Amino acid sequence: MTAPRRMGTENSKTRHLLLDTVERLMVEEGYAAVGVRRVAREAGVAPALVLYYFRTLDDLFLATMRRRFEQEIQAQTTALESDRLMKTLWDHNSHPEGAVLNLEFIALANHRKTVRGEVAAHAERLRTLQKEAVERYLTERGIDSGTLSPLALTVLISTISRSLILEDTLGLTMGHAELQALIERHLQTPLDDGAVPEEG
Amino acid sequence: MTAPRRMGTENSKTRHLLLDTVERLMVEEGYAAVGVRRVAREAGVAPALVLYYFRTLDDLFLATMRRRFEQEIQAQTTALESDRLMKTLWDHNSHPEGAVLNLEFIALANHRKTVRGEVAAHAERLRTLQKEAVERYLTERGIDSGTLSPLALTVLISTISRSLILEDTLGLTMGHAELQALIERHLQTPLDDGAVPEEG
DNA sequence: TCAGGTGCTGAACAACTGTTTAACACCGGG
DNA sequence: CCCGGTGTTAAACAGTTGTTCAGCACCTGA
Repeated sequence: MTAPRRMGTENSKTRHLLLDTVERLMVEEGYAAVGVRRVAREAGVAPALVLYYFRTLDDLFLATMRRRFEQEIQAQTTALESDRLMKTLWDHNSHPEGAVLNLEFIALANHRKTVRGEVAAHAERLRTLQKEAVERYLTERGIDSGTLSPLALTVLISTISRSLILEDTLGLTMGHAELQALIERHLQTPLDDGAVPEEG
Repeated sequence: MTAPRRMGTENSKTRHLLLDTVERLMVEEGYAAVGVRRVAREAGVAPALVLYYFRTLDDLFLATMRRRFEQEIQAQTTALESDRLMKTLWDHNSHPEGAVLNLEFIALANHRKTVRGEVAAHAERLRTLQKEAVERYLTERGIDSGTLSPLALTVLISTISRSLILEDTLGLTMGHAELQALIERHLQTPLDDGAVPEEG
């Protein structure tokens, strides 16, 4: 009987610090920058401590995703009650760090098989949640789901907002304003506040 | 005067084989799977030969992108003459390997600074090309660019088709058919042939 | 007081990485 | 015939990686 390896507790402060560090590293430098030693150094702890909280590097990635996904579902279930639902959906994908992190997870899924299913399952769960909100939204406004498919609208808004934000981070903004205007015109709803953040 | 390092010729068969190998590896296992030794093994040559054709690993990535981007521009300039332009644009992003490769390039750009500008510049070049084609297309059909912005339409089609294909590769297809139907209805143009490939 | 759990560490392991160097085999032209 | 160039290689270098292990320091409850 091999004695089971000793491990840190679920709600440790350090554990969360490590997950924060992984998220930051993935956003700033991509998933390839995440390694046991690098994460340890950035968090100011010894490398072995990382493996004390997460048995393997794969476990570290998985834990990062799971925490993130749970937070996302949590945030959505409350946000989707909004009476400006279209804007809420649009904004959800419009946080650069969030969009980049998502991209990294998908790229990760491409070569870590353990990650794949997790990403897909979460995406589907989120989409279902959003679809239901859109359904309620359209029904309240007396729009027949035969006229405008709630599901189609969900996919449209989420894919486009995510794509635009990703292009933004690359420095490519060509046509973004035009497309947003087109969508707003069709939905007859503004998608942002039109407020330009002041400098300084 | 340090004698300049010896290097392979531009049009070598082996050089192209190496680039093919990199593309395949990136699609199948992600950019993190690409390394000097791995590429060499897959191509059936010695590791040092890779560095004979590409001074560094970064050069290898850059060369892979550049060849790919050139091919893409080449293919688009002819394809965009099509009289079923919307379908052409839609199809362009609908090749799974192409979409995945593109994703990997963007993820790469996130942590290899040498790659960043190259990706952005290419994306903008491609978008300009497509926009001009859409402009011609709409003009021919007597649609005023004030009524429907060619640029907006370009961004709409390319971002959505790319997103959908990426989700497909994850196994997430929820809402795809509905969204495609919605777009086809608004454009009054079918976006695929409706042909279901036969089994066996 | 001491037993046991929890947080944390340094050192070591074997395997792997990008890169350089020297040298091999082969070719066509002078 | 041999000279220079081209394709290709094995071996080595120095550094990195994921992972394990034994053991330290501290706290809490008995």
